[in-house]
Amino acid sequence: MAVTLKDVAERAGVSRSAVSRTFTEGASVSKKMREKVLKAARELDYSPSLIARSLATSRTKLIGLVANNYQNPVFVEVFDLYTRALQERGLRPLIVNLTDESDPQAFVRMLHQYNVDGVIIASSTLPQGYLTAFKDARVPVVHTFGRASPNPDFHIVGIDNIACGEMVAQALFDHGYRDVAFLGGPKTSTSTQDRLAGFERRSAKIGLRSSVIRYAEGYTYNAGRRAMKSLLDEFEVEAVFCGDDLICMGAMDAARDRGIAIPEELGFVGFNDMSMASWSAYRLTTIRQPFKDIILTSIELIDRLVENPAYPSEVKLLPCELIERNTLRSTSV
Amino acid sequence: MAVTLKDVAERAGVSRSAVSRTFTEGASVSKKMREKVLKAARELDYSPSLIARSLATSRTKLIGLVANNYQNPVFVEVFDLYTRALQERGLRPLIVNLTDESDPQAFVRMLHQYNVDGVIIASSTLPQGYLTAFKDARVPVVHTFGRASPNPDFHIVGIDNIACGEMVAQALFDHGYRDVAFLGGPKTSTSTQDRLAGFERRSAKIGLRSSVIRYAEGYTYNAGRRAMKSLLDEFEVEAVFCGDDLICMGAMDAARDRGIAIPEELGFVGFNDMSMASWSAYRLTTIRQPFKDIILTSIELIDRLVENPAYPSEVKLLPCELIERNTLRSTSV
DNA sequence: GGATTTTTTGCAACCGGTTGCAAATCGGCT
DNA sequence: AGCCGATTTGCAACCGGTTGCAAAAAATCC
Repeated sequence: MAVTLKDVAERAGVSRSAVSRTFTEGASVSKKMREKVLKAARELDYSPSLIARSLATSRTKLIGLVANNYQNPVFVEVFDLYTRALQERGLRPLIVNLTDESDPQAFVRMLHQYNVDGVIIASSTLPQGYLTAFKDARVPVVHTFGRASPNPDFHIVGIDNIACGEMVAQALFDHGYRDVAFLGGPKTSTSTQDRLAGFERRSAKIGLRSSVIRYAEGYTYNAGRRAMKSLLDEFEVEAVFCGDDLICMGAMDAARDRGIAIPEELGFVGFNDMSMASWSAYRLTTIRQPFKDIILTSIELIDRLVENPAYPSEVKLLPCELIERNTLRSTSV
Repeated sequence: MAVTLKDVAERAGVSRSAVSRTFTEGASVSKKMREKVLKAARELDYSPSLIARSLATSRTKLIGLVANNYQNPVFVEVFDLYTRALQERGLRPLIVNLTDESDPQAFVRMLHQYNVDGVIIASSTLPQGYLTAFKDARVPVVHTFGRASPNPDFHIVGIDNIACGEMVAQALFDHGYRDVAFLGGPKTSTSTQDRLAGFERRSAKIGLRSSVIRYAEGYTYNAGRRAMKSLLDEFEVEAVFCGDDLICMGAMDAARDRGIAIPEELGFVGFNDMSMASWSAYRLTTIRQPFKDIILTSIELIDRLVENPAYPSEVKLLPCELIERNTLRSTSV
């Protein structure tokens, strides 16, 4: 059925190795031989089987891409970047969609069975089990959007959530706010914890009251909306720092539904700068994550790691940026 | 390094075939043998290499998933469904992210090289070149969200866009509108063409004026916004049928920015019922596509097609539903 | 208990490539 | 022309599984 190495070799009247060599990078073939082979290959419309090659070389060019945040539209942007960047490098993503019920071991085994060259984890809310499972399987792993730790077991690429929290506290203060709330994602999410930590630390330092703290049950619009409703029932604040744009939009709509004017009566700061943040229904002031840089860096890292599995663990934190739009009142105190 | 069939065979003191058989569905192994093998396998933490198996069986359990609409947040929902449904069946998606510049042939070759069992195309705006390229490569293909044709060359799973267009025309008429506009996606998109065709046909029949027609340059918020602005500059209508929710939201915001009240002064109908459509900033009346059914059907179809490549081409169109929210004035004429 | 049928097992070839090694070829030099 | 070292080429083993076939073992029957 399919045309193989052997067919080309026969047609060109050369050995199988000769054909193999013309199709593998940096092998020793004379110019004449290469041309003879390529001609035969062209005539037969041959292209080498990556499966067979993988078996022989134990390299697959497959990269496992593990994620569990398919609910958040920002993920579509992230996903787009990953898949494009990988395929530009000749790598293929093998997707794992983690659901709450799925068993870590099973997925690790599966990726192992496909003999992926490496794994990129794209999630800040990943059960620890996964990470250690990969470690046990000796698969190179890069954890993107993960929490930084001084002595990491894995390569981590992400942002400094603590610094971001501080940046927001400072910005709110600079805009004249003195009494603000934090509305995070799930309490168990490390990124939420870190953002809050930074937020509180800077607040304490500069004299910003930030004792009202709420957690949404998920990084979703509805969770944000619900959490904001209950926050409004109990407290009165001047501004809210939300741990995610989606949560923030839900919160803004909850406030507007009560007739609260934004930013005149209540200010908001989001997180991520997803494309919707610039929509004129929201015009959200928010923290922009350098998604593109994070993703490119992680792919570079996994590439290097595949070459040299012993490469020592690195933590790369990339800088974020405050994008000012219309959800904070203007700077005059 | 990795533990192989042979290791297990030696440890269990049996032949390699015996080990292979205990790990392949429906092979002939006695209970005693199976247990002996499984015990050895467990002790060595063995799991069969899918790469090697693929080489031997020429089945990979890989399904190419080809898409080019990574800009639209609705795609994240679609993607979630695809990846989950595939992995529940023991299949793995191999993602192809088509950009405008990418060469059809190259991707077809690539999927061929990975020896994918089948390909699912998830796009309504795909250059014809891709489809024929796959056909030439004799890879089973299911085209989802594609245009129905009486004598299709491929399996198609999607919706009846013409019927949807008719449904919207009727709904607008029933709500008392008499003078409406169509604001579609790109003019080259077959789904846009079909929706318009149905819309115009029914309009003509029931006496709904629908001669104002505009196309957004893409299925994006900004494209919708721009198109709506220019529409408002030139025409006055009572309601707008948008070819996509995202376009619709852009259009609504363009209208609101001019102080137009929705639905009192201007009605809107969207398409897709993406999760944002229910946000209280929009509360969009829209057509819901049965994404889940479409996707499950397409996977079933590709499964069957892999078993039997000669399976005759089918077109499956699934019914849509009008979801009424708050962007049309109430029914009283 | 022996003949016959059915099930289980092992052998060996194969899937489509890669690669270490030794033989063959080439080019340059005296 | 003859010799030497560098390149190029082919042989054959290997990557880790599957599977048709025939022999061996077990189950069935009389």
